[in-house]
Amino acid sequence: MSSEAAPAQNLIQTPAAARCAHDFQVNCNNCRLNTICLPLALDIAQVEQLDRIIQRSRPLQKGEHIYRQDEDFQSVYAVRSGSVKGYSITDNGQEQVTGFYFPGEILGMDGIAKNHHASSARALETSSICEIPFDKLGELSQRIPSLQKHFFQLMSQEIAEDQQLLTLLSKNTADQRVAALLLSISARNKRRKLSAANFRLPMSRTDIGNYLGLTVETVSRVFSRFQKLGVLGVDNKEITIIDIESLRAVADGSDIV
Amino acid sequence: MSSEAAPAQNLIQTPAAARCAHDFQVNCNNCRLNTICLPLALDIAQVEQLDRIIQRSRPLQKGEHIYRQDEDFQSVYAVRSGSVKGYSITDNGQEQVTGFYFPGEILGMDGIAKNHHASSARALETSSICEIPFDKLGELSQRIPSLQKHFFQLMSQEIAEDQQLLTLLSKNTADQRVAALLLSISARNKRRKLSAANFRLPMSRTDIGNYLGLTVETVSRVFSRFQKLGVLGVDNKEITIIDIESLRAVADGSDIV
DNA sequence: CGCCTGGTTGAGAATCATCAACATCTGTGG
DNA sequence: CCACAGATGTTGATGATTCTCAACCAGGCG
Repeated sequence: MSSEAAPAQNLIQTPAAARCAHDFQVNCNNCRLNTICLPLALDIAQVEQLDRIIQRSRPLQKGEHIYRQDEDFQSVYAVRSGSVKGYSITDNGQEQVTGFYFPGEILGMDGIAKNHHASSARALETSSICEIPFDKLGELSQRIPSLQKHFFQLMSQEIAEDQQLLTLLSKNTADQRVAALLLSISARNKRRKLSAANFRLPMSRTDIGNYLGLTVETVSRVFSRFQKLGVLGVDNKEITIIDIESLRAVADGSDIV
Repeated sequence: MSSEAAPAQNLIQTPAAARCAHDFQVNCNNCRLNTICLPLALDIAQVEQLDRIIQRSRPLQKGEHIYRQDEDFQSVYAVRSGSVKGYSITDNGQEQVTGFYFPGEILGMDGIAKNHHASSARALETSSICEIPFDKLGELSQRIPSLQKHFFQLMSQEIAEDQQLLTLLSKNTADQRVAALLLSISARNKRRKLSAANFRLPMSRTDIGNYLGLTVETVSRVFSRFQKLGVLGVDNKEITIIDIESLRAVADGSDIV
């Protein structure tokens, strides 16, 4: 483990607004994600309590693991900056990407059941991660009903989202799958007050294909086709959604274009 | 011979062993599923408390709904006898089967997040269902830490299983998907001390295909092929796993047969 | 008895995977 | 700062698995 080669030097106290996104000294009350992340349902005093159990470490470099499949489960994690890929390795050694996580989103909840992680997670780019020890979160939930409820809701949401994804993989064409992923990322950007039309994909085409159950080549072709149709601007990982209505039409299958 | 599919006439009080599987007067402490269902982590006094919040109604007939998509979310449900299909209807009106539920299994957890059900659930055959009001379960979990933990685990398990299913749909051939489903049902039967080799599928071929992202025709062909290869005995819905090792080999992709 | 739903089987078509060649980007070291 | 190598992405040609369309069969119920 090499020490900080990362741009996280300014550890001095500064106003929240001026902080670097990767600053790991931030706390929940001044984190700009606290309206979409775990603190969502809590009052200031409660956030204070939550804050005390959260562990923040130096930012992770691209490719570094947050946790690995089969490791003992200790904590769930919140993304504060950057992005994360969740994936698992099947019995016969193939990788399956199970999700992408952006700031304000929680990962690692699939490890609770068996007390060891059912999947691995690694940073797609330089990322700051909040570690939330699960036994402490459980204790805190005993005392703060709204926290328990909110965490139930977060897990439920993951279930509902996975089931939507099932539908996507089970019923939809390559075009629909790619369109749906782009719309999902766009919506999540919007939630974080970022551009819904213009963003950089942190993951590779391979990861996208893996996640969507397609080959790299197919993903690449879909991007090219969407660009040719004037629906998308594609410059490598830089994406512009030019015609979001058409993209929605494609995703819905009202595929007239 | 599945005793669970039998009609539910004798509602009189009888020793637990002699009870009809659909008897809805049973309580958690004498339910023979209490080692795999929600009470799993509780002592007798705690089960007593859990039991008091659970609502049992008359058995449902085949086709009756337990809850419907978009309805207000009030409760999660445990299957006590019979079997249940979970499904959702997409924007463009297609049905997607999201899961099958057998005795001892919990459904409805996808409704917690948004406070209304993200999917529908209906009985595949005559079934008894325990209704567990979620607000009361939440309160109880505040007082019984092991219940909170167990419920977190149940939700986590659902997440992990959905992610496995993602892999199945994303990477596997028709043969592998069907094999995996049969092995899953076999294992769940075994957990309930029923035959792992011999069982009746409660769902239609259409439902199987829908769940696995295949057409009815493909499912039918796979069943026929497996039968021809001597891996399976298929008599309509009555299934015999003749060569479970080969079936595992198929499911794993070490597909030499 | 015959209808209707559910299941099976067959032939042809389509989408996406595979294989292969080439292009572009990244980052590392000279 | 440039050059180069490996990784990543694009495009094309071919082929396989699965879908689609269609006919037929079986069983349950009025």
